[in-house]
Amino acid sequence: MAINSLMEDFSSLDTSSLVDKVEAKLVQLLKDQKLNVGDSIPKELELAERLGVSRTVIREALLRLRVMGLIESKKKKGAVITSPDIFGIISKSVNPHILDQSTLKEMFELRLILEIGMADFIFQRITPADIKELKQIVSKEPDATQDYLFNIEHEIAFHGKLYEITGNETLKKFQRMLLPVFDYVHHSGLLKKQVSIKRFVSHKGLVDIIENGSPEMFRNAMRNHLENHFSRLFE
Amino acid sequence: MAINSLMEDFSSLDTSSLVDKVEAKLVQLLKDQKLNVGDSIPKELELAERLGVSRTVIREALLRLRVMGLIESKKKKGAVITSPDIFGIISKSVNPHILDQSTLKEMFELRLILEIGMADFIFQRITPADIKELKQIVSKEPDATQDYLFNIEHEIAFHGKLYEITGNETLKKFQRMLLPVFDYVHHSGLLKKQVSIKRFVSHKGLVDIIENGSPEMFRNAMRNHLENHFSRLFE
DNA sequence: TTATGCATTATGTATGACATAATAAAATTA
DNA sequence: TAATTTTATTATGTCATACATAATGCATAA
Repeated sequence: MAINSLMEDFSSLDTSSLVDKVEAKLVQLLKDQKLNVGDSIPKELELAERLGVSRTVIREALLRLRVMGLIESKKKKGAVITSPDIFGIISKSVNPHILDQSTLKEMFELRLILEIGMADFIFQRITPADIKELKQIVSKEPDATQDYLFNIEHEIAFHGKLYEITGNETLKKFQRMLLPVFDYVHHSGLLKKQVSIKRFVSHKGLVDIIENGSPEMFRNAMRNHLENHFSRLFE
Repeated sequence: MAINSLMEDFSSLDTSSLVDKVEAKLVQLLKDQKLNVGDSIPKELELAERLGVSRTVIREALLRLRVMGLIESKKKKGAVITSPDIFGIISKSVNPHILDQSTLKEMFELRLILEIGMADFIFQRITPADIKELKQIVSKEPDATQDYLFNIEHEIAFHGKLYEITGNETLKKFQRMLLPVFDYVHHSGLLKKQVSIKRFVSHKGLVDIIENGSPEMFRNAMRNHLENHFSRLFE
């Protein structure tokens, strides 16, 4: 069909800007494995000359790579390839006020998934010192858990410690990114109202299981512990 | 102590560039909730004038926000605030060849955590059509699972479908980001050699549980299913 | 040999100009 | 008058040039 093929031609129109092209070229250069971390890339003027564009365009493309954490540029040395701290970078752009509602809700869910799923790593890597610290956190807890006016700081301290125990820094960073989102969603009108404000398995109960139980038991206990959050998602 | 306070003064030296300051100022402007998605921010020249810097600096700061997905700029309309597609953005910068080894390993672990933790969402949101599709995927599977030369595409099809069932688009994007990393780590020398190449719970077994079992059963089954991966992490 | 200062160099910042595309306003036509 | 085309305006995109700044290496002096 003539019209159809015409439409396809339209859709394949190259609408990308000059900078887009240069950026793609540079990214591909990195992906082609010809360059490793620590290697430096040609200087701006050289790139501008070789690609036949202005230094402005090159600078903008390089800037994008820099924001993405792929390179780092020093005053004299030029730009060098770096290993990006992904979550550090996106943490900057995770702004509860700006993210749309469905994304916010999904990030709320993500936390529940992570805390249930990380059981095996906790059991594999926990140390006696960790257990001691957990017990200390729990002991300091205000026992007014019934009215759900539980201290947010204690929540963060306890659950944050669990992430720490997994020994997975990326996971920890992920949590740090999720924290403000979770708090925001929790207090916004995005979810159903809190119906049952009962706490099932307590923090202390979780610690007991960590000490004497199994990953399997922990998963179920954590699922139970988070019931109040789940109940706001499912009806 | 004089020296000490002097050193503190040194450490607090402001080493940030002009663009850094402008960027921070703009981000704060967004976070201050005075602006919502869809609102447009002042034009470049106006910002340059108001902040007393050149248009070059403003452009670079705005560009950073754009790369982070916080704004989008159109030809005439100026820049408007947008809700960032976080994982879409970082997917670009997730390059297994560039990420350092420990991060790669941690992202490998992240997948295991997610797939075990997402049980409740699968059970809550699965439809009969989903089950039918899962069965179809399983039926097409090459049953040469013993020698572990299982088809990568089938792995992706099956596990990808599970992510899809959760109905969490953010989670799905997260998986898409993790996929190449997981594959890379799996085939690189980063982990221990595969010792037992036995498959415990099969894909078919998982489907059975989804159909007739509980989230609790699924978590344990998935943990078992992923044993080959876990065994390469733990000794 | 060790500092110190100087020259060099590549990125950072500033300015001015023009291109381009999207919007609004004006003009033309039915 | 209403609909359509043309034109003008405007803000971002690209280019070119100049100078500032900071890091590096070399030369010089103590």
